Amino acid sequence: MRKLPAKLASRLYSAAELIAERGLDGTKIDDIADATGIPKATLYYHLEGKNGVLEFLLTDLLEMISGAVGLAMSSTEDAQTRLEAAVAAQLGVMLEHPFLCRALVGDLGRATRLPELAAALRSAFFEPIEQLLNDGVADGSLRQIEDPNAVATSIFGAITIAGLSAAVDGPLAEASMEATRLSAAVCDLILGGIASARDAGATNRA
Amino acid sequence: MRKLPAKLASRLYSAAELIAERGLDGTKIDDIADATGIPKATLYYHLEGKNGVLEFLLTDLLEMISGAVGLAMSSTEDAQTRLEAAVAAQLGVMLEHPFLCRALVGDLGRATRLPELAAALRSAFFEPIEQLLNDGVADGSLRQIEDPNAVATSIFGAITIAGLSAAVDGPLAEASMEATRLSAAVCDLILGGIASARDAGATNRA
DNA sequence: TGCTAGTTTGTACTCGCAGTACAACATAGG
DNA sequence: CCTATGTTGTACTGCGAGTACAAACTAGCA
Repeated sequence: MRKLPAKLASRLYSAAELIAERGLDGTKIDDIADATGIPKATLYYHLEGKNGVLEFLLTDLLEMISGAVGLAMSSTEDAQTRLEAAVAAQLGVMLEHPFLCRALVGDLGRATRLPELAAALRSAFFEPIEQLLNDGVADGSLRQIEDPNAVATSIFGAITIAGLSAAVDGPLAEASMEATRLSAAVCDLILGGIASARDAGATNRA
Repeated sequence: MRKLPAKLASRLYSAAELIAERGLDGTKIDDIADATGIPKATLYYHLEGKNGVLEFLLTDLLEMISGAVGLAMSSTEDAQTRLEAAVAAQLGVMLEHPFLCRALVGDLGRATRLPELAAALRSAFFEPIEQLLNDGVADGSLRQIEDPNAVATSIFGAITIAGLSAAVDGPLAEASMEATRLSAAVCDLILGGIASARDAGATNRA
């Protein structure tokens, strides 16, 4: 089952749009068969039913993301710079694949109930950020945080929801340009915060 | 159909746990009937099937959230202070109702495809933040942002994902304490950012 | 006390669709 | 040319959502 032939794999992507639009429930196996041109029997030969289709698509997306993010993080710059690169990388992939993103968010529940996917989700999105936060404190480019875990989660949320919402709001003409714009905004927020300069430093109350 | 008797409404909440755990698909109408003690025929008399159950539960959650947030925002403090209050309010409600939150995120796709819910989602989560960002610039407690819309989305993501992930990681013994802790961390991030002091102000590269 | 309207519930049904079984056919590599 | 493995059509099973409906219960009201 594990080695889906490339020909089929590529055709499967046409299913993402359907799933993004109607959700996995609203999508019949026969619809997927029609849209991809892959006969139902063949689908079942390779994949474990509907969930298998979703799992395949999302695994792919998550691999693209964690690949791109991993690459962005591997430079020798300081952690802050690498964080910016990682944000841009994640948003770049997300905006290049809006349908996959929408499928992911739409069936997030199912996705997290597929055990392998839950782990992939963590390692694609969350762990890199946690890592960079640590690095940043070590190399002095990021400040020490009181509750690193909660903050990492929030950053993860900020990036991911920004990307998802852009993906949902409509497939863009210029994905990469949009990604740059978005990642600038996100970095602006998570690095600088939004307090006015006059209040800077006032945020460490209880 | 609109006026579900209070007795039934209260019993319906037992269904949230099921839906949170298994997703709406994994939950049979008969399961819901068993768990709530409401016979299937009665469920169908008042609600439009399974989606109706989800819609009812989530509408309720969103009303609680937008109520609490609205209240928190209505003080006469400056926008930054009100933002902190709003964050705390949202996280407070979320952590008080972890099962509803999990049901919401798990079936987010279906939720956003229920038109009334999509609007409620926006008004519960997103619009208040947008509002506060504007107010903050006006009263000087928050700084001017280049891309307010994207930043508002990111903030929304930071808060919401922090809350959801806390709700998913396990129902807490002490919801309100956890909410306070979380909201401190989130505010720390979105107000102050994570750049080290020495880099402050360096975030406005284009 | 009846009359009417709305509600509650059990039972028995339909029907759409996921998933399965299987047989016929294709392909290839040894 | 034979065996492995993949490909596909067709016909089937079974589960569970949603429906139909009738019998009972409740309550206001004359």
